[in-house]
Amino acid sequence: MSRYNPKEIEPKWQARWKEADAFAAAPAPESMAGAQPNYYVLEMFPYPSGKIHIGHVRNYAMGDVIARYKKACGYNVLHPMGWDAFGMPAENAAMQTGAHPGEWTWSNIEAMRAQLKRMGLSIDWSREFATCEPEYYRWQQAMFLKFWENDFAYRKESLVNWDPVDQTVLANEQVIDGKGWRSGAAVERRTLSQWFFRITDKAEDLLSALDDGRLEGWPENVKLMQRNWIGKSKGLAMRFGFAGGIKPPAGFEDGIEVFTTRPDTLFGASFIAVSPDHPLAAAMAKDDPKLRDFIAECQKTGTSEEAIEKAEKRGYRLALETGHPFDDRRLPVYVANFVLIQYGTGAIFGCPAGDQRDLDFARKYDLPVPQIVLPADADPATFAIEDEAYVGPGTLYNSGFLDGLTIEEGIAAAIEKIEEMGLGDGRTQYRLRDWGVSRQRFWGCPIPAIHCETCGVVPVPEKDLPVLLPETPAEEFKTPGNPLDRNDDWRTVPCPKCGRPARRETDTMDTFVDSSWYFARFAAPADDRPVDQKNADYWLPVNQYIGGIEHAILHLLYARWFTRAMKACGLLSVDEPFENLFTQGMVVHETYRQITPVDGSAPPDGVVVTSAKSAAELLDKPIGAFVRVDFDGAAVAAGQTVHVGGWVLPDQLEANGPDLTVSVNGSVDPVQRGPIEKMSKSKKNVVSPDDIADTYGADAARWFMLSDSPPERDVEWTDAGVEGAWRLVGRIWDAIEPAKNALKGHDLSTPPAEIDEAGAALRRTTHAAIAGVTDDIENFRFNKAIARIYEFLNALKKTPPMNRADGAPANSVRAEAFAQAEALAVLTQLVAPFTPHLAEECWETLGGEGFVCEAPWPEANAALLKKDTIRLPVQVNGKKRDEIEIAADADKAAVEKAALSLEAVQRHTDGLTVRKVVVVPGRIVNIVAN
RNA sequence: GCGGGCGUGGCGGAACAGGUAGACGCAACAGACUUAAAAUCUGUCGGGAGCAAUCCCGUGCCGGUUCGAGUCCGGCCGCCCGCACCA
Repeated sequence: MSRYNPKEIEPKWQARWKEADAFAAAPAPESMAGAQPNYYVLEMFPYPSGKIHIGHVRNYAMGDVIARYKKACGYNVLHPMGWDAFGMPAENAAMQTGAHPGEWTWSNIEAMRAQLKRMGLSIDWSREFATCEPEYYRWQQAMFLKFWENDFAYRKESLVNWDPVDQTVLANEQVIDGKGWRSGAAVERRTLSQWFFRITDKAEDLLSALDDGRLEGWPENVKLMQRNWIGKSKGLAMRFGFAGGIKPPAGFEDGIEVFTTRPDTLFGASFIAVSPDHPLAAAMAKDDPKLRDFIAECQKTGTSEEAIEKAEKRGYRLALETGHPFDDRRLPVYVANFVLIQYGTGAIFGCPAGDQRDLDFARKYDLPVPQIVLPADADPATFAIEDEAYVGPGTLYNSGFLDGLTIEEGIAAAIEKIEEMGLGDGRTQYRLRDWGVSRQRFWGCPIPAIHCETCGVVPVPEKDLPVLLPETPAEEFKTPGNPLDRNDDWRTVPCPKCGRPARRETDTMDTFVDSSWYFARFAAPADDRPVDQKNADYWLPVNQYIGGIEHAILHLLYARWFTRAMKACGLLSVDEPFENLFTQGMVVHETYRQITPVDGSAPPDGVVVTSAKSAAELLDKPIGAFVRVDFDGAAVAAGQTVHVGGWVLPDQLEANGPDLTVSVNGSVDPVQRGPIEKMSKSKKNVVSPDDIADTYGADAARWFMLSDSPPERDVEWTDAGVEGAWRLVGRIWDAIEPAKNALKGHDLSTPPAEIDEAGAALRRTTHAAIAGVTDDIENFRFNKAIARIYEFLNALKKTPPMNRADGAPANSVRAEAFAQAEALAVLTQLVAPFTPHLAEECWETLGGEGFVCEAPWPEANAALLKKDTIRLPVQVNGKKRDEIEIAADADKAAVEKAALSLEAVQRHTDGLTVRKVVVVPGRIVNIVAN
């Protein structure tokens, strides 16, 4: 017996697959009639951050299992790979290392491609591209122009989220707890002229597709997150006209428009409040310095959970009053810090009895609290709102024509009345806002627009595409901000309309735009347009999309909108890009930080945080810059001193008794263990697949990443686990190797008519394994599929013809040899999607035809799965006491008789009367006695 | 605060649709092989009582439904995720 050597065997098969072009997807056929069915498997393409870590391997191994399985099932499979190559890390690297973002990106791509290829993924590399290639982004620019033409893209002045560290605008989706999703810096508000995609136009369709069956193959939790994000609510938009003879500012003669989902509570209104960002507030502030101060103060307050919790409800009373649509009340008008400009109309009517915030506000400013909803059992004489608003169900009272109605009836009646009065309309409101795509960055897709003083904003003519990023020396990136802004040569162009000097748009597109259509380009590349329609129609939607849950909202929502926009432009025929979605868990690992300086010299002073810089930014400093670790230093206030050490790679660690240390430049420094987190380059808690592959091979790494844990769950990397996977590789090889050429002379599609009991038993085991593994792969239960393969392998050893003393298959008895050949072939095929190199080597050894990756997936023979006798557990009063072995088709009476005759049953019913015998066919027998 | 999910051995996790709890793997322990180690193979492996056959307890906690509950229902405790001043 020879030991299995992945270091030789894995590259050998990779070379043979390449030579045979085994994973090239066939293009769309002329006619679909009688054509081979097709299947598009896609894992979210990686950002080329530097190196692949084992977390990537898990992700791509999952897709590869599906791709290889579907190929074996006879599909024309498309399984491509590419690079989400624009983005800020490249610019940050340029800032730190002085390398050009492009150089940095391309060298990362080279490295990562080589690493991925080593994993033996069944990828059609001929379709590879990076989003930073002009061949890709020029078509993105072309689509941008189309979107602009069709009013899907537009420009507006808007209040934006400004990241002071990255010096760029962030989409709402990129602001987490009031901080930039990447930099972690507190986000500021600024007004800028920005490009937007009109995604709110499709809000209703994006929402209804979640529920009408178009996304049946998506996980419920993702759909729920998107539903909440789109945030549909129905209500009433109505105007409150001014009263009292005070002249409102110009443009507000018609009053203030508010939005409410509870028009039934109109009789409970006691004030009107507008957002500090509302135009009315701005207009009134012109002659009111105090109001200006108030507004400025409101805009400073963060939007984090903490800030909101602490923020007191505050208002500034304007010298304005409105009337009330249903009676002669006057309502004071406030600018209030809790009213959001982004939602509804940026103005509300306050109903303190029915809303906690309004109540807090009313109590503070001593405003009336008219009660309007009476709970079912409450007495109208004594029911009183004190410090808690009543938001539950009940009957309307003190509400004029609405008295006695339920809330639902009241809402309908109030809307009808307001519409009749011409004061407003029932309206559906969405939380979703248009997608701001402008980024003040260099390393992105240039927005094809030109600003002309005479003609305004003019599209770059299609013939002038692509708008290429200019050659930019690496030093340029050391200065914060966008080098495009400083590049007058590039910026200055003649206006396409009037020919006078004009300037280019220097914003580039959000990188989420790049990833919103790459799947279509993979499927249908073309030289003269974004996608080739015939191939796009053939391949799309992606049959199986796989990626992290962290993209549940942003990427997946944008891609869904982009697909609709492309369809509207006649580029695609589908609405939904991803038929089935699987969100896989992350690979997590403990983090480690060095405690003392690298050079071992006296610790320098700690670093003082002087501005809005976040701790996160500081933690990225190189090793040696700081002196001590503080894991609780996540939030650092200005002026405070932080002490942090550098992150340490797991493979740099040395065990020093119970402590961990790291040796750098001859000094041995202590290391502190940190929290278990998602593997990431920045925290250095990564395990390289190269090291694993060097020791155990890619197959063992793949196998381990898919075993044990359900794929949707996070897994913690352990070195011990991969050794178990390596043992499995060896065990399979040991089972196959002695059976050289066992397949020769057998046609597995025609089993022998006569087969002895041992052969039949083996075949049952084999076919049960086929059925189980197939079902598990179909349902993304890779951990269970792997457990079943282990069971199969364990069972093979115990099943008679396989465990002959001489260890060699007996070819003397034809039927027996057939059963063995079948078992070994099936074993090879079942492991093939997981450990493809091992499987090819086994297949060749067994004497199989061609590649195992091209052999048709085995089919379970249902007839073989039927058992003649079954074992039934027998319970007495719900406790298992024994088992019976009985004919599978035995009737209830026979089962009952056999059960009652058991010695254990008699012992446990001794002295009792049997009241009832429950026989569940094929399942269980329960004897009830007392 | 709102919405969703989860809680099973030392660990990762199985248990189809209410029917044998702990499959499979990891770790651990014992044994075989070896001069020895590694590798490999065999066995044990939830807790307790017993020489044993066997019995009792056990799926976060309390209660319920059922012949039968990890699974269903009610109430609690804990953890995780998403959203969040959304009118």
